[in-house]
Amino acid sequence: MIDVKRLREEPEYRRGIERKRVRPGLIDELLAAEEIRRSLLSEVEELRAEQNAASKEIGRAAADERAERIAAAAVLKERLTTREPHLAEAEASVRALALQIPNPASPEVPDGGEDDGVVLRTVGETPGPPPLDHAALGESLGFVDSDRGAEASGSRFAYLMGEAVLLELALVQWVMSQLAADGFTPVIPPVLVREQTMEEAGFFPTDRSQVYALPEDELFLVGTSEVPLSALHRGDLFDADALPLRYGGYSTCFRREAGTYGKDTRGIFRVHQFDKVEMFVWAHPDRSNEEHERILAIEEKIVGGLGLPYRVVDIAAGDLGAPAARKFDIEVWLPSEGRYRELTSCSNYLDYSARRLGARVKDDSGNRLVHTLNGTACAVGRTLLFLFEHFQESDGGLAIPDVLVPYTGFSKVGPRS
RNA sequence: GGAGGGAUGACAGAGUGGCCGAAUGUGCUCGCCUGCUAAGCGAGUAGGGGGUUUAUACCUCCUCGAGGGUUCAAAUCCCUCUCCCUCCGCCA
Repeated sequence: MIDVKRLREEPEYRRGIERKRVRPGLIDELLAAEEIRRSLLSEVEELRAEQNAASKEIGRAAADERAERIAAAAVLKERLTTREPHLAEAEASVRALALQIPNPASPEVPDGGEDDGVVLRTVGETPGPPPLDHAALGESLGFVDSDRGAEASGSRFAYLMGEAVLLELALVQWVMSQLAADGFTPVIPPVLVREQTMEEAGFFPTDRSQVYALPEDELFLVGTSEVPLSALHRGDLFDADALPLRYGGYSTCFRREAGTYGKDTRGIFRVHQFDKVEMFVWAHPDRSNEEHERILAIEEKIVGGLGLPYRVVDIAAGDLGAPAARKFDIEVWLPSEGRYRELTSCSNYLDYSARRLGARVKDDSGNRLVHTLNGTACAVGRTLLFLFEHFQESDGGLAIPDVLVPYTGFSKVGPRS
């Protein structure tokens, strides 16, 4: 949630919101509602102060004066009761409007939308298309069975099988051990969460349609371990020297992918269920930019360490999504399509998410909200698919990246005879 | 799933309708004292919103797990929910 006070006072803050292409007028509606709220607030507070004072008198009054004083206080109470609902209504409308407003884009973020991201750097050679695309290779080596997946569960579900499973586990282990070495605490979080957790993580109400629900138990399947990781410190007040706190969450992720019919239907590029290692950092508000750079560097180290050619994109304001103030994507070259496709991304949410979570840090000049950041360490299924194309051999087999061999125990999967 | 007990400030822990935003202890901050340290002595120390103010500061409201209710007045009484503990049942 945004900071309504800063919106009122800082033109720069407002400009950051406008750059995200919010409906014109929405900001003014919020500001108008906030004015109403504040005037009702001071009115109600004045009435309450009078009534509180009258009440306190009763406690001190002599027995024979009480009846009279109670009657007088009751009149004040009555007056207060008629005004309070108006305030409650005003507060609800401020909140409803505020929830629709995205986190302002940071000043450094490029203007524009989906196609206006700025490529910061490009690393590695981009090969031409391989004999088999990722889906065909996955099928030929017996790694992926989408047909049976569809029978069991519907479209966009697949069985991952054979050495691909060992490769997945190797990837997870390699990535996790790197994160642990970089000061991240490994976590396997719950993947079913309550509605409140979804709200506080910022996914409800905006992304509700993307989330699987279990109405019987009032639980929801997470689309990323970011959700349960954010709940790990809800309401906490940190000592300044306790930060940053870094977590590496490994979990299965579930996404309905509503509105993507016909998009990326080959193989396991876009599926309803996949595993992911996610970084989540609670940072001191003065040092979140450093953490963001650090997370990006780790992502590059992982993608680069696997030997995949990639580029880093500084995402434009209109394409940031509601909670991010700044976001970098790492896009990896997909040879069969002859273009870069998103593999990982990392965002700085600043205090946007922390405000709803109530996560703060002690500070001499009043406690401040912490900053939260997150980034993909490894989207496992999608990473496999890039490996299927880049490490495909001329005989139809698959080589294993050197860094993973210690974990798989084999360096190549031969073609099926 | 059934029965009972509990949730209070950074932490521990008192508090069963009014002078309680809350005793006391620990911790922390400042000062005194003391070769240093420790101990001792004194003072201070919850969070959030709104307002006045250049600022220091002041005024006010809300918050004792969460949300509702009773009352002139609620940490305290009532209802719902969440979590924790004990016992019983069931179970990988």
